[in-house]
Amino acid sequence: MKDKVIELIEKSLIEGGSKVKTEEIKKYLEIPKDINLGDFAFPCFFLAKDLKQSPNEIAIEIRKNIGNPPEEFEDIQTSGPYVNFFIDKKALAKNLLSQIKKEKEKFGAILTKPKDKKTILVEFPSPNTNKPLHLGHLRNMAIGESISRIAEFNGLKVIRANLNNDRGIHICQSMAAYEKYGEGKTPEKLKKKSDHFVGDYYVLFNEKSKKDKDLEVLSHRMLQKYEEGDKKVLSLWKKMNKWALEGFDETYKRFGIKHDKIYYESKIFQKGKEIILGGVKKGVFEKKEDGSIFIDLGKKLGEKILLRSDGTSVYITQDIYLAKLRFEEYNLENLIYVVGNEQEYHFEVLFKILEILGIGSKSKMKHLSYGMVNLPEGRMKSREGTVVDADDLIKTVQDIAIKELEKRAKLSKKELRERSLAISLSAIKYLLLKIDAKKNMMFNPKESINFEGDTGPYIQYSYARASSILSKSKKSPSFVPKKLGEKEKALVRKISDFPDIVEKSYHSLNPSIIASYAYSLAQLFNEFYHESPVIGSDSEEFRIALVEGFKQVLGNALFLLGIDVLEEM
RNA sequence: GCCCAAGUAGCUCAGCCUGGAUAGAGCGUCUCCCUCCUAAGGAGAAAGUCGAAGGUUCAAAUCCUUCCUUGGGCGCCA
Repeated sequence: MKDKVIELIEKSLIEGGSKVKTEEIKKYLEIPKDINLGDFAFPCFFLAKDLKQSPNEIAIEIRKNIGNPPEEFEDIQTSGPYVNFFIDKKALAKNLLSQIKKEKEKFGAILTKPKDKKTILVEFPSPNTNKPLHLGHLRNMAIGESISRIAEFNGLKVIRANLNNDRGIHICQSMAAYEKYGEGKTPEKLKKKSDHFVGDYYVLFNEKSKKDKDLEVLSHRMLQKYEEGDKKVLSLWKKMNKWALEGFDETYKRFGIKHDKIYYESKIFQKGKEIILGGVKKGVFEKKEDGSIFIDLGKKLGEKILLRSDGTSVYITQDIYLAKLRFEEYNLENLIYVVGNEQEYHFEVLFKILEILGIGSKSKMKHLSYGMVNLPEGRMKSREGTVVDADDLIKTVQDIAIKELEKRAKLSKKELRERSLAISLSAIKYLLLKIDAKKNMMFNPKESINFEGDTGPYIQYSYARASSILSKSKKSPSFVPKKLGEKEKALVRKISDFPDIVEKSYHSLNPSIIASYAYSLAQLFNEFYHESPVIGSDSEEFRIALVEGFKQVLGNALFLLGIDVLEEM
């Protein structure tokens, strides 16, 4: 359609005696914010100098040269320095709705042949096993899952991977506190979710170690003993990790996350030495007098140590190893790390080193850097226990959803539980995804949890309304409208935007584009059904088809966000 | 000190990549609308020197420079 508009403009300009390149017309042609100004608009300012006419005159001239609008157009008008093109929405509706009916849950996807299927790996949320998941992890998971779905939707094979950071001094801190103050308690005895149980000792460590210096010493001794393979320490480590991981699994499941591949830092943290030593032989890394190995990455990135003077690995060493392993194991097209923006420097260095080593080119790797979630009091701090816990948050929001549901209808316990969970997760996921991932965000517990307006439940509600309308109509759908109201036209236009939105979010790995689209689509639908009753109207057949099309597309959008739809609310 | 990001309505955020028509939402505040397909809805009002100053341009929230403010990062930690 856009091409058609460009063609019309080009032709009319040639008639008017001006030669403007197609690309230039394409560059200036825009989609007006206000639908009343058409579906495409062409501003004429840039032609004024060349043609020695005012933009307004040029617009009128172009309009005149086009003559009668071709059949795809309802109208072509000038408005000051703009030429506005109005697409015939009846024809658009007919084509669009039959296409959606045909493609269903595939509508909006970029078509790829199965043989061109490429594999990417998305790593998230890679938690530390010394404390339960918090709101930051939920943001990570919502983003990781959504971009995985967007990639799959567009024909890629996605490996969802997780790397458990299950060793190190922070783990030993929880262990030390448990050893000293745990008195043999267990999650079962306390009836506490097991990762929360572990996290309590991490907080306890930080409280007690302010006065109890022995605790600090104990944690360091434990780390040493762990690395020496001390049986007693290893068994405590195993026990506490199991608690942490079991707790995480429960949260993943509740949140709707499932991994295809799980890595453990404890199994790889000493790997990668050979790669580094190979790099020394190749001459890309250097050795210092004390025996440590490093690389000088220039003024901006500086020097980076890759092996300690005692020959042991540092964090980045294992990351190099793991990246190599993954590229080999899966023949990856892309490797995407969903990790907070505080690690931007780390990944810049990592990717540079991987490229130098020939393991993967920078263009294949991506640090999907997302911003921190802040509270009104400031940053969340696990060690001080001032975090919004993932499980607690879901529970709190679910309780609110239960209250709302009880106001509306009598439901079975099972139905109540399932619906309230779906609603609470949509509220949380949408809240986390609608904000541009790269930006830090504010979470205000008192205000952020809301089911009205620009929220997940609002969008779910529109979907449920569509279902309800469809279930009540006895007519069969027709793609051909007799006539279209303003709201119907706007809705058709919006639905037709979906493939572009998908493409945009796919190329930029940005779910927030889909989130805001889903919201504005739902908004238009609500306006539409308030203005135009479906059942019993003259246009019932067409409106049923429109509602069906809307429902499909909104459902597709919500799927890409990892949000479940509800037929009833 | 150096590097990166952000600063848009009381609050939370879109818009910035690719400069264009009166800067958009939601929450909150104030009005209306349930004999009408679910009011988790709809209609409307008030509310903005787009951090500041320069520059580029016919045109700047958008591009460039400087400055200010706020986060984050600069470990032989992970």
